[in-house]
Amino acid sequence: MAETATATAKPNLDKREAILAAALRLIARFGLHNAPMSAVAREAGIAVGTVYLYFPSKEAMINALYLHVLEERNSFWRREPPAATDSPPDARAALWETWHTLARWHLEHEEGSNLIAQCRASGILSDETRAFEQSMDARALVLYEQAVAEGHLRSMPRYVLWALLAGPVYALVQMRDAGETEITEEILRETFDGVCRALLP
Amino acid sequence: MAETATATAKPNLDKREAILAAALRLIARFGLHNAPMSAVAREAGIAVGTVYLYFPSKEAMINALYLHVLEERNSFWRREPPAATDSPPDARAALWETWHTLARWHLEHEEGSNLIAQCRASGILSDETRAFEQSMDARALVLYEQAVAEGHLRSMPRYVLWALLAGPVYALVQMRDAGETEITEEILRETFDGVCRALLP
DNA sequence: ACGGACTGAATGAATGATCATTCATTCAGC
DNA sequence: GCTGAATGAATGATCATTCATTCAGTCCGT
Repeated sequence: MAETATATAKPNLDKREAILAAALRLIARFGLHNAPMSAVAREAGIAVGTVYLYFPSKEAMINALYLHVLEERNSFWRREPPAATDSPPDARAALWETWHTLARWHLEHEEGSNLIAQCRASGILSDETRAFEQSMDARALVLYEQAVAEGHLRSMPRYVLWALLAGPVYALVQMRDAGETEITEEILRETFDGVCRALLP
Repeated sequence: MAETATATAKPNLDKREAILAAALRLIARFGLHNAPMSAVAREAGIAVGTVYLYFPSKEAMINALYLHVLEERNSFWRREPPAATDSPPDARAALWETWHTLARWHLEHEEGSNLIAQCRASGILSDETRAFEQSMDARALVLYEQAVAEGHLRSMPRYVLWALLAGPVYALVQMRDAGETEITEEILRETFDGVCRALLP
């Protein structure tokens, strides 16, 4: 028994993706509960048993899905060059890129955004998953320290920064998902205006 | 055995409260799923069948619990007199009362705060519940309009205001629940500083 | 080229648990 | 004895998970 339940490398990689995509769709539509493995398999076009060739359990699948979605968001988020272009180091424009990209992802990827919220609130995430997530955040932290050092951002504890930057995005998405309002570009701009006042020197 | 002299005619009101309290405890600890009705009944010290004398279904119970918790939060929140005390209408101090009270509730009522997040993300809330929640918010809206009229707050769409006011609180609570950090008074003060910049004229 | 083991991915009916919900029955107070 | 709250075993569904079996390739000896 030298094996491990962790990485499932050999079998078709596309199939793993298909399972995760199917699970994401169903969980976003019906909730973490009410998304039975049988339905996930059907949605992915495979048999139930096959899912268990790729993930040792439903819980493990969901944790993997959570990290997968987070990674997608972060790579989408950091595709934008923060201020690479050059001449005028316009702090507000750079912050707009950062913030608007984050907001756009959450608004455009309703399913992924909802999955993140569901996983975080439901206590299904393992310590391992949480630790991995923190290690992902660590990289973003560096950019933040740098921005502060260059005087582009007010100095504050990183948790405060994150709360002021991402908190309003989460709140907007939550209101939209509750059907309370549409999030127009106008609302985004006005919210960003507040975020700027909070974060810029 | 000796019960209260006042005979509560219909089903005991205290029992309803006991059921909601038990459900809150279990759902916060184990998640919306993994909180079976049998466990809720046991935690409340009654039989399973009895729960169904007070709620027609588990879903209805959870919706009722959600509104119950929201009402508790809102009444806690609006117990503080906004600026009644006296002379100088200090906008910042008034905002601090409002914001800090909201933040304190979410930090001190971990179970309730988590329940709100779980319910909102899981799609278990009925249209009726959502509508009722919106009608609760309508009352707070009046205070906001008033504050803007008196020049205590910058003018902005109400969704933007809420995102900038409550979003950072949700984010802080989320980070605390994930075990990433403790939320000290220092962090609260610094976050509030950002919120002020965002909201005050 | 050919056939006949061999391999391991894929299958899905079967299993064993766990739930939400019901209802025949009990029981306390009037 | 009557009323209706309270009970909790029983019911019927729904799941997550398993595993005996299928099947499409691959390899090798001839």
